[in-house]
Amino acid sequence: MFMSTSVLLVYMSEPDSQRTVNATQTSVSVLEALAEADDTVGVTELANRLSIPKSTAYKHLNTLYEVGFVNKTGRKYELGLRLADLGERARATDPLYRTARPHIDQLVSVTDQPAGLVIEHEGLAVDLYRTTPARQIQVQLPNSRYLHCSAPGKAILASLSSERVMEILDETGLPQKTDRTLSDRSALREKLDRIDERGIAFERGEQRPSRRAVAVPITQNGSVLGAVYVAGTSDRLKSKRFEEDLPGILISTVKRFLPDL
Amino acid sequence: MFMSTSVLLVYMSEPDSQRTVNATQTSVSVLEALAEADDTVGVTELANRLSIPKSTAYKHLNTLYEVGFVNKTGRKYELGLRLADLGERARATDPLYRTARPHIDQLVSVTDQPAGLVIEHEGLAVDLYRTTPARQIQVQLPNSRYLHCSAPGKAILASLSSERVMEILDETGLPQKTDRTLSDRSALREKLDRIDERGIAFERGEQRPSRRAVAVPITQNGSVLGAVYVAGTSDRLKSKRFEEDLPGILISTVKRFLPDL
DNA sequence: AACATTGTTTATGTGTGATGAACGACACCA
DNA sequence: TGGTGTCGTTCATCACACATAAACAATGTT
Repeated sequence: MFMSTSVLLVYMSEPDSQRTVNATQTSVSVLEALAEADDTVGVTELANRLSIPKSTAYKHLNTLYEVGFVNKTGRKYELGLRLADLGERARATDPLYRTARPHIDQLVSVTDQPAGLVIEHEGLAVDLYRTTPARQIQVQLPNSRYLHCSAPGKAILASLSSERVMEILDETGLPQKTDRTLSDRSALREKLDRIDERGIAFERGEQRPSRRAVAVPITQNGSVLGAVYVAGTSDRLKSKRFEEDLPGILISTVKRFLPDL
Repeated sequence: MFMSTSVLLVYMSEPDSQRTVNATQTSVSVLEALAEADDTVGVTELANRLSIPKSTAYKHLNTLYEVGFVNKTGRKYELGLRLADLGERARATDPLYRTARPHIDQLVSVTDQPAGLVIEHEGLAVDLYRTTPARQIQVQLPNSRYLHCSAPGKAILASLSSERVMEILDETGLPQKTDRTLSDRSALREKLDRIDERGIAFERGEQRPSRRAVAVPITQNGSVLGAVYVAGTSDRLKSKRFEEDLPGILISTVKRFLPDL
C-alpha cells in the first residue's frame, strides 16, 4: 500500500560517485543538450529536456556562460566559441585528424559536397572534422550522435565485433529518428554485414528525411579508427553518382592516406 | 568572544557565488590548464599548476575523462576529442567563421603557411579556426591566449578603445613569454597606435622565440570582430615577404570577405 | 489589463565536493 | 633485493555548496 509517496531514487547504477564530480557531469550534460538542439534554447526548455529543476539549469548555464562555453543571445543559449578553441587544440595532436584532414578537404573540392571524419567514443559518434564546399550557403546540420542511423556510424558499427555492437545498442538504444531509421536489431545486423562486405555504408533519410550520405570505415589491422563520409541532400545525391561514384571516390581516398597512419 | 574559531572565508571577490557552480568552474580550469600545456600532464603536475590538492585534480580529471573531454594515455592526460565535436557544432552557426573560413583556407594555399582566425573573449584570445598547409609536418603550436604577445591579439587590441585595453591588461596582466614580449604598458600602447594606423600587426618572437606572424583586424563600423593571421617560423617569414607581401595579401583577403558579414 | 510563461532570486537541508593523509604502484639506484 | 622517491589512487572527515522547491520578477500573449 505504499512505497510512500516518494520515489526511490536509485543512483546506484553509477557506483563510482566517489571518484567523479557530479556537478561537472550535469554541466556536461547541459552542453550535450545544447549540442543536440538544432536551435538555441531557453532555461525552462533545457531544464525540461534534462529533467532537472529550472534553478539548477539556470545556475549551470550561467556558469558555463561566464567561462565562454555557452553563448547567450537575449535569453536563449547555444554552444560557445571557447569550445571551438579547445576543440582545435584537442585535435591538433591527433594523428588520425592530422593525416586524414587534407584528404577530406580534397574530397570536398572533388565532390562539391559536405564531408567529414567521425570516430566512436563510448558507443556514440564524435565529429572530429567537418567541412563544406566554400560557396555552400546553407548551414550544415550536425550528425546525430547515434551510430545506427548515420552512414559513418554504420560504417564504424560494421567494423566492430557483433558483441561490441550489441553492447553499444544496449547502452544507447536505437532511437527512431525518422520512419526510415533501422530500429530493429536483426535488420540492422543484416545491414551491417552487407556494409562490412562491400566496405561502404549508405544513409538514406535515416536520421533526417532529406539527408543522404556515403561513408567508408578507416580500418587498420582489424580495428576501426573512424569513418569518412560525404553527405548531401537526396536531390543531389542519387542514382549512379550516389550508388557508385561517391563510394569509389571515398574508398580510393581512404586507401590513399591509410598507409600514412 | 566569538566569530568562533573558524576563518571567515571571503569569497566575496566573486559576488555571484550563488549564481554559479564552483565545481564546474574548477573543471573548466582543469581544461584550460590542459589547453595551455604544450604536452600531456599527470595528476600531480596539473594539481601543482592549479594549486589544488592532488585528490581534487584526480577527481575532476577522472570525471572529464569519463565524458570524453580529456584523453588519458597511460597516466598522462590531454584534451579529449569530444571537444572537437562540440567545437564544430559551436562554430557551425557563427557568421564570422562561416564567411571567413574559405578565405583563410585560400590564404593557406597561397602563402603555404599556417593561418587562422582569432576572436576576443573576456580579454583573452579564442582560436576560432586554424589550419596548416597540407604537407606541413610539424605540429602547429597553439597561440597564447594573451592578446598582447601575438599578432592577432595585438591587431584586436589596436582596434579596441584605450580604456578597454587598459581594462583587459588589468585583468590579464602582461606575462613576459619571451625576452621580446612587450610587458610595458606605454610601449605596448605606442605599438598599438602604429598597428592601428597601418592596419597590420606583426609578431616577432614575442610569444615563442622562433615564431613570427602577421595579422589584420576584422573591423565592421568601428567595432572589431576578430583578426586573421598567418604564422610561421622566423626563417621562413622574413624580409620583404614578411614585411610587405604577407601584409598585402592579408589586407586584401579581409577586404574581400568583409562585405559578406 | 489579466494572464500565462519565462527568467531570476531566495531560503533550506542534505548530499557532496574539497581536503589531507594514508595507501599502493612503479621506477630508479645503490 | 631492498631502499627511496615519486606518482596515482583511495579513504575518512567536515564544512559547505549543490540541488531543490517555492516565491518573485520580468517578460510576452490574449
